[in-house]
Amino acid sequence: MNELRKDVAASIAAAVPGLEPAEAYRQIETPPDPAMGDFAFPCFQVRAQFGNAAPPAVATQLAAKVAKPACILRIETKGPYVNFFADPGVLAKSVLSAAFAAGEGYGRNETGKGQTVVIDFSSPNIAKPLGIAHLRSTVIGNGIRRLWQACGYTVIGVNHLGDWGTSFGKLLSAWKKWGNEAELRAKGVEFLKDLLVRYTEETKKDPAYQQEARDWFRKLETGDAEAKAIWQHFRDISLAEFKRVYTLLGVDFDSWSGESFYVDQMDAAIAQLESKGLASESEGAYVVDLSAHGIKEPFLLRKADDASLYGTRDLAAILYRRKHYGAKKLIYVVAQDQKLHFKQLFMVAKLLGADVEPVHVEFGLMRIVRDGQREKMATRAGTIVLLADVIQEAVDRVHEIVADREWDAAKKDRIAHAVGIGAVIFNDLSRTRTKDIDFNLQQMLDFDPETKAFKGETGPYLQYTHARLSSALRKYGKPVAGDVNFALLATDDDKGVARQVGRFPQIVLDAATRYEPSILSRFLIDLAGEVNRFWKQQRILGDDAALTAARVLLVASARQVLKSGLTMLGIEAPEEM
RNA sequence: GUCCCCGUAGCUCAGUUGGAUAGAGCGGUGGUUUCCUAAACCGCAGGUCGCAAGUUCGAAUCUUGCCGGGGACACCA
Repeated sequence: MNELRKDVAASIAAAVPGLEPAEAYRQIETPPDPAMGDFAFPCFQVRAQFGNAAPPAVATQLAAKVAKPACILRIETKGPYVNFFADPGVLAKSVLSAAFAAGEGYGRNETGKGQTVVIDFSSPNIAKPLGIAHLRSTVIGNGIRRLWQACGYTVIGVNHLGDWGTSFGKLLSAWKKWGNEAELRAKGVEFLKDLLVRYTEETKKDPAYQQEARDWFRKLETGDAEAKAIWQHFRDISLAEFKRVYTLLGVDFDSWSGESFYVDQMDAAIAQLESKGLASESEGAYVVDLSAHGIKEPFLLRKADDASLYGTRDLAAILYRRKHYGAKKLIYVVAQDQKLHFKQLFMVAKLLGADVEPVHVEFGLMRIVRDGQREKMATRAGTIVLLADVIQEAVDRVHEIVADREWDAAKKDRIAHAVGIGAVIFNDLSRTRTKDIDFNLQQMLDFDPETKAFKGETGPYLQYTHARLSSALRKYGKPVAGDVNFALLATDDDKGVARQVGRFPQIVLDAATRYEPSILSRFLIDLAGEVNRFWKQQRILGDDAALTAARVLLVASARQVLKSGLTMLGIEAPEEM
C-alpha cells in the first residue's frame, strides 16, 4: 500500500519543479469515497509552479504532465484534486504478499526494539469492590500495553494498588469496633466497603472517630504488628477477589506492587527533594512549592500530622521504575480528574532531574444514569455497579443466543464468555478516551431479545466476522497459498477488503503513539464492514480454482488482521460463534 | 472565581491532525437467504457541525469571546 503511494509521490514530484518526493508523499490524501480513487493529490500548495493558476486548472495541467506509474490504472481530475486509481491486482499483490509473508506478525513493527516502558493501569483501591468505573483504566491500559508490545517495546504492566493511605486508618479502627471474620469471609470486599461507609457516617456525628483513624494509620505507618497483620489480611482478600475479575477480562500484570511497596522509599525521595532545596513547610504541611513553575497548587509531601500522602509514594515509584526497570517512558492510565496531580507529580520529577518521560493518559469519567439523572459513580452513595455483575449479565445474554447450538456445554460456556466479555471490552474501547460516558447496559450490550442477536458496531460484530471467515477457510481445508493470480481480485469488493488490510500496520502505529485504542477499534469496524459486504456480494469458494485460491488468500489475510486487532484490544477471537 | 475536558442526525459516536457533496451504528421505514455462519447485507428518511466574530484560497477541525454539560482547585486516592 505504502509502496504504491511512494510510486505515486515519485511521479508527482517529477512533474512538479521543486517538490521533493517525501513532501509529495506527505501531501497525498485518501479520497473520502473509493469511487474517487485510491490516492488524491490536492493542488492548493503547488500553484506557484503552475503560474499561480486556480487549483482546478493546476490539477488539469498536472494530470496531463504526470507520468502514470505502473501500479496506477488511470488518473482523473476532480476539481482541485488529481486522483489516482490503483490497479486492483497490483494493490492486492502489494498488500497480500506482505501480509502473507508476515503471517501472524502482520501489523507489528520494531519501533521500540530494546526499549522498556512501564504502564500503570487499573490500580484500584483495595477495600472497595471493582466497579464498572474501573473497567476504563483496566481495558484502555491493557489495550495500550498490547499496542506498545506490537510496536516492539518491552512493556511492564503495573497494577499500582491503592493499598496504603489514611483511609486504612479508618478501616482498621472500624474493624476493631465492628469487625467480623465470618462476615468478611462471606461478603469479601463488599464488607470492607460497608465498614468504611459506616465509619465515615459515624465520623460526621462524632469527631473523635477522626482521631482514632489517624492513630491507627500512624500505627500502620510505624510498623505496629497488629495493624500490619489486619491490613495484610484485607489486602489478601481484596486481591483474590480482584484477580477473579482480571482473569475473566483476560488481563494480567507484571507487578502488583501498590502504594505500600513504596512506603520505605518515601524518605529517600524526600531527602532528594531537600538536597535540591525543593521541599518546604507550609500551613503545617510539608510541600513542594510549584508556583514558580506555573502551578499554583503546592505538591503535598506530608500532612500536618506527619502522615504520608499518595503523591510522595507516586514520586518514589517514578524513581523506582526508572532505576529498577530501566524505563524512561512511564505511562499512567488514570481518569482525568487526577490531571492536576499528575501535572504536579511530573513537574516535581523534572525539578528533581529524573530522566523520565512520564505521560498521563487520561480518560473521561463514567457516570451512572438513574431516574434520568446522571450521577458520578461513588462507592459511598451506593451508586456503584459491580464489574463482575456486568460481565455476568453479558455472558448470560450470549448463553441465550447459543442455547440451541449443537455444541457441548463446555463449548457454549467458552463462547459465551469470549463473546459476552468481548462486548463489554469493545464498548469501552470504541470511543475516544477523553469523552465522559454514561453507563448504560442496554447500549453496552446492544442485544435484541427477539432475534437473539447483537447488533451494530460491537465486539460481537467483529468476532462474528472473524468466525465467518474462519468457517470458510475451514471448509476450504487446504493450506493457504501466497502465490496466486492477484489480477483476479478485481471487483470493488475485493479491492475494498485488500485496501483495509493494507492500512493495518499504520493503524497499529497510530493507535499506539496516540495512546488511543479506539483508533484500532474504528478501523476493525471498517474492515468488518468491507468483509461483510464482500461476503454478501462475492463467492469465496467457487468452481474457478485460480479465483478461489486468490480469494482464500484475501480472506485469510483479513481474518488474520481481525484476529490480531482483537487480540491487541484484549478481546478473544473464537473460530465459531 | 481560576484552570482543564466535552458539545456533530431523535439517541450513541466517527471525521484521515485545515481540504472534495460532513460519515457510521441504534431507533424509524422498505428490501435481501436454492450458495462459504442473516449476530449479516442493501435502499430511504433524518444536519444552522452549541452560538458569534476572526485567521485562511478553504474551518466540524485553528484563535478569541459567549452559552450549555462535566471535572479539578493543600493535608483523600
